[in-house]
Amino acid sequence: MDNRTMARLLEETADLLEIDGGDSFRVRGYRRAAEAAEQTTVDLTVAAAEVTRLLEIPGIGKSMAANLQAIVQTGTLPLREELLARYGAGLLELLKLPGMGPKTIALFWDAAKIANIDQLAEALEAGRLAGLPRMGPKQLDKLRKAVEDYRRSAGRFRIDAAEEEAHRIADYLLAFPAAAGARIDTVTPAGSLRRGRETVGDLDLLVTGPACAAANTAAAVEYVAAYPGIHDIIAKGENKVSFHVEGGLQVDVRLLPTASYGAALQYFTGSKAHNVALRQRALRMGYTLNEWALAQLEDGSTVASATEEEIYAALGMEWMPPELRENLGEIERSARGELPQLICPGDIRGDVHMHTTASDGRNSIREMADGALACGYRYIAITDHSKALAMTGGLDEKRALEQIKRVREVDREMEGRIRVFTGIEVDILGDGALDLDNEVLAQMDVVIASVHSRFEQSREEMTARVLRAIENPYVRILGHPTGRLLLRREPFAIDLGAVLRRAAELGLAVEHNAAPERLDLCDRDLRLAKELGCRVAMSSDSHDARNLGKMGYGMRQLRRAWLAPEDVVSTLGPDEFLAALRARP
DNA sequence: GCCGTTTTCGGCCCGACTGTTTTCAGTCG
Repeated sequence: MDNRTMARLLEETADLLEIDGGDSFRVRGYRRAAEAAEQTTVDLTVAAAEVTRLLEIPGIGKSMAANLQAIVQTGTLPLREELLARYGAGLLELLKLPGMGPKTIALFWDAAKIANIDQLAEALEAGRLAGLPRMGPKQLDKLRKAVEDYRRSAGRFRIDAAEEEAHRIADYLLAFPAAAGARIDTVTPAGSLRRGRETVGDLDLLVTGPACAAANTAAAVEYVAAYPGIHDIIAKGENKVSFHVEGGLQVDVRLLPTASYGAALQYFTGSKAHNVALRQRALRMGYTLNEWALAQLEDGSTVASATEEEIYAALGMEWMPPELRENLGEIERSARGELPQLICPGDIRGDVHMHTTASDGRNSIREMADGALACGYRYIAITDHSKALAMTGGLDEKRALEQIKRVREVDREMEGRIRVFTGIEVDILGDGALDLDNEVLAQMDVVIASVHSRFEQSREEMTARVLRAIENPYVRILGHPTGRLLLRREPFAIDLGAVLRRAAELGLAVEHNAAPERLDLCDRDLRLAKELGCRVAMSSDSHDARNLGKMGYGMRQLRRAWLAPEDVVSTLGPDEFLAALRARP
């Protein structure tokens, strides 16, 4: 069983326990453990054989270690089974409805034995919930709408979609008619978008300027609420407007006085776990931290509030990039002045995964080379698909050899302004063989091997398949190693640890595919690659010259994994890049 | 449930907004 599944079981147990009225700190214990299971690079199924290895993970104590062992052995844990037997699984889905929390679910269960969304919808329809405590007409309307919305759309959105929406809203807000000097000066995305997470659940936008001064926000609030892209308004207060845009994304716009901008930016950037740990630290130092300021616990006087730097400094820490703020050790490192040196966008020198009209790309080799030159890269590799991917017009041996010639011609045409390497994204067939003959692969500078088929294989089959593929001496990069498509296709089952270990031994790089629909390897798996000594090649997988240079979202994932320039071969110059990958026979 | 820069027992983050309330509970982030 993979760590994610185990995390889900613990999270579900926490939810059920909370509905059951369990001790809130015990609930928190389960949630913390779920988070730990999700984030750790330790394979919990393996570690479960040895309880001390589990106990080394922060958030896992004796009880949770036993729970994890039970999950490995039985596929579940006793407390979860007990609670499910009492309430059924439908309660967990009820929790996803906005406005439905554990207390309301317990209320409906006690009063009307409501155990799932269908029963809730039916009870609302029949008017059976009117008269219960706190259930006035507005509340019931809200729940009816929540059921409707839930049935219509689903929770998370890709980072690129969220960022585009953020830009649209920011453009609108910055055009606020500045009557009487009441301008809006800045609009800053916070939350998981600022931390660079691969998907976001909702969008936090922080707004400052004279129009946001305290007790003077009415006009700006109305202006926000009039944004043309709004589907429905969830809440509207003095300094906050929450709404859904068409398409379902929830947006929270907060109007902030300049004096507390830093505190708000810190607070709303999160993550929740980072903030909880930071506030605990503040308390130990005699401070209290909220979205308005870091203040003295004694008399409430402000210690720092205007910038994030001041707040972190007052807490005895260095300011840290938002990508690090997940409570994965960054707080302690920062307090010691030992934050890692993170890779930056300007460090990337080349892009070695892209497609042309020879297979499923939109542009010619020359157009890709010109595009990459405009991005400031010093080298690229042209890596079209191989013949097994027939729908893309993948290259067979004959066409692959012709393509090599054309690439070399373009390389000469570029006269050293940019190097254009030959290459291929060769399919890993079902049994781990490669889709092109070794004689052809031997002539390529950059051979990327990727899985594009038979995703449903068992973990054992898939692991053996990929291990066999990377034993081929011409393979230099393992492409999008888990095959996932964000929000569309789960990663395939594979023992990634075994693959990364072998790749490190062989001197292969693993790809971080920076296309926003993939971002594969994910941040946690990139951390694992670093731990196992396996280097990473970041590439755009461009199928269109306009996508060259769009590696920003991928860069965020590398930074979230604490990668430094030396962990990423794409930071090397062209000759060093080839030399860094395993030598061909 | 977990955990230790006072602690192996006794703590455990904080405020805005909403709806239904005469002062607050629940949800959310």
